[in-house]
Amino acid sequence: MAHWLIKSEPNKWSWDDQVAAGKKGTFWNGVRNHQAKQNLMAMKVGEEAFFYHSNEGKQIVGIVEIIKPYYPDDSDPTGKFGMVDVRAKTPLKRPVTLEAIKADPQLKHMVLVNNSRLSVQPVSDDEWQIICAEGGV
DNA sequence: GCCAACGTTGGC
DNA sequence: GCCAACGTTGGC
Repeated sequence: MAHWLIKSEPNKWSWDDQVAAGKKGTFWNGVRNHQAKQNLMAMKVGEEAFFYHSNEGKQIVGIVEIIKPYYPDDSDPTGKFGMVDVRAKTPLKRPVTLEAIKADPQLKHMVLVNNSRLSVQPVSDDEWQIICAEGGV
């Protein structure tokens, strides 16, 4: 099963907002990048993604679950991009910071480090395990 | 179809 | 708030 990482600016949409959305979850829209779109399209229901706070915090704070596969994003005037639905699953006991990720030689190949602007990223199984352990999940 | 100009993202 | 990196746009 594939793993992912999705980014959000906490002043726009934070982990707390995601938790507040509850079990029903909410749509994850606003993607306007083809590489991110490809990743969204590859997501399957039941797969998990890290929830990363960019700008403020710069850390992975929780895990969300994909609850609805890729479908069109009505807010996109071009009709080219879509979204998935996600719901908060588990908070990390200890958030894993970008600093910690960069400091770990096992994680230096993460997309987060090398292509920091991509907002929806794949995470390898190894990376997933390491970060879960770090985060106390 | 190339490439310069521009806008956006996100770490610092 | 600055600026580097990257994606997108539009003139040619």
